[in-house]
Amino acid sequence: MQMHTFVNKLFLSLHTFVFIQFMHKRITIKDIARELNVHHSTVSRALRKDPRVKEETREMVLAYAQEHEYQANMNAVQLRGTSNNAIALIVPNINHNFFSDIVSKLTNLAYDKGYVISVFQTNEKYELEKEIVSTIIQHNFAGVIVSIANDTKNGDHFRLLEKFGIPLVFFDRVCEDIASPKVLVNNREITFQATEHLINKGYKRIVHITGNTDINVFRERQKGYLEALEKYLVDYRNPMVITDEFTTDSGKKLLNSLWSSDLNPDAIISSSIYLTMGILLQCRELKLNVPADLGIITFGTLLSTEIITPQITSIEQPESEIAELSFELLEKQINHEIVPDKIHDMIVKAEILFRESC
Amino acid sequence: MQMHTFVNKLFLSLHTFVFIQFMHKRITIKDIARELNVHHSTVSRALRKDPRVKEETREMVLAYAQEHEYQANMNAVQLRGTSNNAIALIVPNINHNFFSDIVSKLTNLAYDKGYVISVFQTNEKYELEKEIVSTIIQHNFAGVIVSIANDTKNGDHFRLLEKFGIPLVFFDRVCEDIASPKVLVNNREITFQATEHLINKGYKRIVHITGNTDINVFRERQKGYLEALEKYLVDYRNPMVITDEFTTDSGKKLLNSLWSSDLNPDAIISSSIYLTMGILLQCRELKLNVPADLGIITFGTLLSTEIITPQITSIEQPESEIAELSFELLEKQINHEIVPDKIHDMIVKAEILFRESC
DNA sequence: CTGTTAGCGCGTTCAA
DNA sequence: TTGAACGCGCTAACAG
Repeated sequence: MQMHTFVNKLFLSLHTFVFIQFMHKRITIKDIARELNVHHSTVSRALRKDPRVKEETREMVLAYAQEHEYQANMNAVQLRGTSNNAIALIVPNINHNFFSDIVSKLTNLAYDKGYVISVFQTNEKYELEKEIVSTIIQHNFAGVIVSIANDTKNGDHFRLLEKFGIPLVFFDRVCEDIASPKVLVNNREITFQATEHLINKGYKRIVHITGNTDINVFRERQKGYLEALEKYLVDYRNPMVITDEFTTDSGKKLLNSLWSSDLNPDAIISSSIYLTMGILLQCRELKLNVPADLGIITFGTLLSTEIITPQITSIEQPESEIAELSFELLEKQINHEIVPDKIHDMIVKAEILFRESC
Repeated sequence: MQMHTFVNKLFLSLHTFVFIQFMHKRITIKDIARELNVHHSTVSRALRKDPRVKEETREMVLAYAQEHEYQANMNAVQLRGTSNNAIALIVPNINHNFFSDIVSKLTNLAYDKGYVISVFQTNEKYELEKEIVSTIIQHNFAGVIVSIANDTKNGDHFRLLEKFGIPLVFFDRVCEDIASPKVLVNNREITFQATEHLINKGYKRIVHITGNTDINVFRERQKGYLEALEKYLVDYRNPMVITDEFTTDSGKKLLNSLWSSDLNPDAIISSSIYLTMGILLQCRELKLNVPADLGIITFGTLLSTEIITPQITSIEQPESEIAELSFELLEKQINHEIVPDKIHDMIVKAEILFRESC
């Protein structure tokens, strides 16, 4: 009996192209069973090391499977409902340092535990985020870890996940009205401290540049900033909200418009390292001295934060810890060790690395 | 008739914990069919807009599906053999700039064409890469785009993909003995030019620091470096191979050992921006002046390359173009528009951005 | 220890 | 235009 059967697929296009493609038929447990004169359920058991199969048989099956490079069809396995080892990770941007670090760490963590991670990028678009969630449901992912898009005000699509019994964990940017575990950064507190630090350093006109305050992250930072100003009775308040993308270019423009306005700031707290880099570049252009003319503290970090002159005082977020907690909270839901709405938020601590920029 | 049936799942552990979980049963085409008094095959046709279904029926089905948030089960769809819209992307590191850029771009490209990208990270480990390929086969991915691990000498696992009829495209770091389309950077040529540039600038003792020369990328760079030295009859040759990870730390150590040796280099071409950043930091430590004491050209880029003083002359690789070509070559294979072994390699051009470091 | 049977959800025959 | 029946590959319940 011939084992390796070839399938010829003939493709005829209208342009009289002819492609002929040879492809091995995928070997299945039935093929193995037929060849070995056992029943395919025996093969299934043998492959899964079910103890109720004779060692001799099992070895025969395993040997055959290995020799013929059998690979299980997970679509069939999962259709049976047994399990799904795929986890979805949704982030606004893969190539932003904060997120790529988390993606990298989560990918490793998950793989070590036998899960596979699919990464989805929303590009900060609500509509895309919705589509992605739909895709995730259709593919029966075992769970979802998400940091929401800037654009996202309505979290109904995440409720859909709940309806389909797919566990969910939020990190960093969250939907507050969804009862799922959340891993949060102490944004309010750390921004308070950063502002306080600037005040203590003698800065009088501190601008806080952050994102859309519909998002918890930016709203909390804004709060911390304002609370510090209040505590120290500083009248100058300038909580700026940037709706542009956080890029070097918008940082440049920002400093320009800030400098040509009558706001006359002497310090900036920036929510994005990319903005900050633009601001710095433009400072050079305008011959502004940092920290003398302008003090700077930035959220986020790049290699550059400590390589450039002056080194930038930065607020570092614990990406590893965020990844670990998020994964742990998800895995526990998958294993039914915790129930989503019984979990209180986990708060991780950011840290200010004091350097030369203020 | 009751539509939303609840399923109680009772989990009893040996430790006398009791978890009770309520979950909606997933709605299927059969559920819809039963509710609407039609056959499930009619529902199937209606949902896929098969013209052979009465408009009235179709609208009824679609309305019901939408109202009850029906989501197809892709495991079943794919088990039928219809198709799979998931593409796997394998990279050594997600959080290295070059790769995260490509991941980001590919994710967008693919999504626009109706594909979903799963990203896998090998951490430069051959064994992990093999496992990942196996996972990919088991999940019936529609195609794979890969840049191989430093560790990978043997490409048999990629041959396995071919056996299972899964299209494959290599980019940047490739397996040369596998007959799949490849998107390559003109590494030899550009390193030749970089070396030439240093020579013309008067540097006499140029060190080339690169990775494992089993990998095409680093071997080609090495060649370009040596060819330039040969052309200009330079006797000083120091093609260094770094087997450590490309990190800032190993860059620091590298410069230290280089400086305390009797090699006495006056210029460096570095294959990694992370190494380069370490080298620069250590230059400051040792009070070395760049470019006077040491000229530097680096592969790769970060925001910092143009923000630090001196700005670094860097070799920029066209990530967007690489992503676009790779995706195009994969999609054409998926659609049987091209046959893998008929495709000649695509070479994209890197570019030297001349700045202040040499 | 092994075989038989049924069914996961879907799409595609073939009939009506 | 719709229904009935089948099977994709696999696992589990039941039987022997």
